[in-house]
Amino acid sequence: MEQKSAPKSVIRRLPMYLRILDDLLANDVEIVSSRELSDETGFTAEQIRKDLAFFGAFGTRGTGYNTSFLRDKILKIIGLDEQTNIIVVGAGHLGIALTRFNIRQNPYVNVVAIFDIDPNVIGKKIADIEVMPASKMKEISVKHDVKVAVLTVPSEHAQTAAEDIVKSGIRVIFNFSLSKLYVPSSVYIHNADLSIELQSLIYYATSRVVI
Amino acid sequence: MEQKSAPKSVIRRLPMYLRILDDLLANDVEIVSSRELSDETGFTAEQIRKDLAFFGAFGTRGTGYNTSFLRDKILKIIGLDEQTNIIVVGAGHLGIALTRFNIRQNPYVNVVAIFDIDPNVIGKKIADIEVMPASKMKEISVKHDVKVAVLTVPSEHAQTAAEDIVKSGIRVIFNFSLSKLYVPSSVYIHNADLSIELQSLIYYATSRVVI
DNA sequence: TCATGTGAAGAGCTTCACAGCA
DNA sequence: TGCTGTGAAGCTCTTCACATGA
Repeated sequence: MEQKSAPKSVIRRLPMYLRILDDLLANDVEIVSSRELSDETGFTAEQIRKDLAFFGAFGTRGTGYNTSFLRDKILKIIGLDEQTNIIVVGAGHLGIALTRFNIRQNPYVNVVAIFDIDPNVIGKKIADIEVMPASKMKEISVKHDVKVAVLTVPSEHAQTAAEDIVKSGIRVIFNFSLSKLYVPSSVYIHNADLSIELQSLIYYATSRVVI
Repeated sequence: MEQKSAPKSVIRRLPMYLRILDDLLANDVEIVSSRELSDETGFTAEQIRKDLAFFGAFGTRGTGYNTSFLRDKILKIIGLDEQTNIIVVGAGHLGIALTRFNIRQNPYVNVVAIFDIDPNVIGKKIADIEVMPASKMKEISVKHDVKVAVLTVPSEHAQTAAEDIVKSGIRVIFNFSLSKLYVPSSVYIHNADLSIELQSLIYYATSRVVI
């Protein structure tokens, strides 16, 4: 589509713009300037304009950006213009929290099923989504063309679960488990690493001089 | 301590090195090279050497790094050489998951209390840690010199909870809620933004051409 | 010889300053 | 006039290439 591949940093910011645009649209705000987006996000207005301009000229000089038009463009860029189906693997506290949380917040993402190996959990419903046995993962994933698996099982089951995910044809894993996963190189793993994030936060908590 | 402030990217990687060093130490491996750390982390060996060299010359030429010595140095740099006390605010699924998860994984971090406003939850124990009413937050935080608060309450209570945290003298918040928090500029907020991370993942899930 | 430590070059991203256009 | 879009400058971080020293 575009010449150079989009900078990762831009792709990370686009969903933040999206959230604000959704808010503005809910309040019937039709036009937004890069400065207003800057006030909301904390990024500079120039950076926001550069980010958006990378994909095309979406604004009107002297006026700003049409909120609805810009939102549609960003949705298309990210790939959220058609609803994306995902699965959650692991129906523990984290799996439940992420499921509920995403259903509420994320109109663009649809959790089609939750998988677990515990017979006591299988068959129950979490936010109206059925918990299924891992053996059904492939069938469901193929049927619903699932794009992303959110992995929340305990470390000792993470590798097995990852292999199930790969066998189901899913090529992107959002990994909340602590283990390193061994998967084919065609599978993209994004580690959430909350414990590592917390540790690096502590650097700022202990050594940062507060102004 | 050091001349220039450490690059953020380095601070993000140090805990990853730490995790590997912990593993190596558990297996009585005494020496590790930047190449071995590279194989485990996926970062280049040069980058790892640069990262470490930023804080001093910790290795031995021709040999590598002493595992235990390097671990101690990193602990000191991050500020994990003394155990850091944190609190979890919100005893929902996410709060419970993060509490259990960190207790197991993080020998350097100690959750001293979990806070909630639901009377049905207060008094219960999660992984041996008591759930307390928000009214006790300041007392507990001061007593244990709490450095970080992990915020996992629903959006509608997030701002109130953030204010309680600030009043308790805590200056670093790890925010898992979806709301934007208004706090004094001396307070450092790190947003987990899982839903935004998921959305940017979808960009790679849908547009990435698999090689 | 081998692996660290480091200046220099390079790449990627951000900020600046202003041209361009409603 | 006002706000977008954009080359150029600047900055930060990464990679390269090699000197250094056990």
